Amino acid sequence: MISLTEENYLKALFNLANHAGEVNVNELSKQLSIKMPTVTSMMKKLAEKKLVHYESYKPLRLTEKGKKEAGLVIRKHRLTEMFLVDKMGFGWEEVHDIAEQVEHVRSVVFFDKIDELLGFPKIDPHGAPIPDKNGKFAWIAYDKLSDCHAGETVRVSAVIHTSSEFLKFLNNREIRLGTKIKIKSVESFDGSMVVSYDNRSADTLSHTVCERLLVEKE
Amino acid sequence: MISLTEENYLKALFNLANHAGEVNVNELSKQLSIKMPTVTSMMKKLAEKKLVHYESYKPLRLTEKGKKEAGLVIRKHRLTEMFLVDKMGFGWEEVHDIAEQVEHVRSVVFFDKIDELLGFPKIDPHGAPIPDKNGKFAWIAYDKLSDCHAGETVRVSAVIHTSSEFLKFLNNREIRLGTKIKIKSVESFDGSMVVSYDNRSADTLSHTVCERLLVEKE
DNA sequence: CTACGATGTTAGATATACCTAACAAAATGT
DNA sequence: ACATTTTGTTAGGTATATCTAACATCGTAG
Ligand SMILES: [Mn+2]
Ligand SMILES: [Mn+2]
Ligand SMILES: [Mn+2]
Ligand SMILES: [Mn+2]
Repeated sequence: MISLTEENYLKALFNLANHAGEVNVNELSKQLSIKMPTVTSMMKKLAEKKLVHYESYKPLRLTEKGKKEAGLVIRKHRLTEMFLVDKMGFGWEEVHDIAEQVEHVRSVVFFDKIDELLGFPKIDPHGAPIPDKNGKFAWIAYDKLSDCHAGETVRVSAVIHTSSEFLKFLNNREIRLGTKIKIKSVESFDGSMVVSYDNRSADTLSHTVCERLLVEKE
Repeated sequence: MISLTEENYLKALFNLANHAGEVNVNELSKQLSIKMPTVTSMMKKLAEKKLVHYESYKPLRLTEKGKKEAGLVIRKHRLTEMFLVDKMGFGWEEVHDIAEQVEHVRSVVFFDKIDELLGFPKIDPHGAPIPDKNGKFAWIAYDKLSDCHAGETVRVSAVIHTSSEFLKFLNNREIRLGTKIKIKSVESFDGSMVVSYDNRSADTLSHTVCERLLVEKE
């Protein structure tokens, strides 16, 4: 049995993992706002449960079992977010905190029903992939808008670091998943972009914003 | 702040309260499957928080504040059950255990949205009243079917002691809220009733079943 | 009216999940 | 290479929510 607390650690470990699947105690501690000694002792417990590979002073890695369990929690989180947006009428900026709680509900039928009512969605309201029932992710390779060039036309496919403030900013600019953006110019000075989309003919997006928008080239 | 555990105690206290609003430690202990010493110490904590009137060896009583908080938890529980049945397609026998978890979600907008999507329902899928936003109940006086007499025609308005098994039994007999029942005869021997409803012309319902069905006379 | 069974409390223990203070190891910069 | 900073661990403590064993009180049946 994996506790609510353990589920949150697994999710954070998965989300922080680098290319090599490694996470430092310090990063995890900051992510969860839990002090390092507490994290260390939880890692020892998760290692006992074969969910994490733990060796003193070495980076943390999820085991295969740990990845699967993390995937299943993320699945519940993202299905919940999608349900809140598509079936209940919440904005994409409102759903994360609610999903953070609902993801811990223990009921297979509950999430199966959500999945079914949504028509077995593959992505959540922020464009992130929803893991399958085995906790497996179908990775999709998007580009950051900040890595694109003047003259290109792209479509917004996902947002990263989805704070409520950032999402409200996008709401104000009327940028959502699917918005088709033409890059008119890029300021080499600060990386900001002048773009056009929908009825807006010349909006400026800061580098900070462009880094957080994942796009597909047309 | 009221913890998940405290919410469950408050709900149980409310549901067990007799005419005088009193509950014994022993009853509460059995209801929650938690040993008496644990219950005693939790009652002291709830008394500190002004949610329960506690005196050694006296029956437990919720304070006004305690009743309000209990009402609010029951509100969340029953709104959840109604949503699961009406909007998600679960059967009334499936929803209690899921609601037992979802009721602890801390989000005013979440339950407000559920309430709105349901059209501000007054009763849950088992016919129990849904408290208002101040935790106040609108009590409705129903009769037990077992207190009715041969020749009377009644409509099923609520079910009590809503175990999954009992609700599945009612599903098999095609008895639901709103079913109009004619009492053809009552066995004085064991209190069982011969009734007709819908297409069924002579079904027998045991006293145990009749006690658990709340009805309105036509 | 008292003895006994039921009910309730106290005392002390355990598990989980968190903390701070102190110490140890690793990484970094001059 | 060594001092300093950053990262990580150990030791020991707290709060919550549970338990069992022992003791106390209550209610009632004889
Ligand atoms: Mn989220
Ligand atoms: Mn969470
Ligand atoms: Mn219920
Ligand atoms: Mn509950």
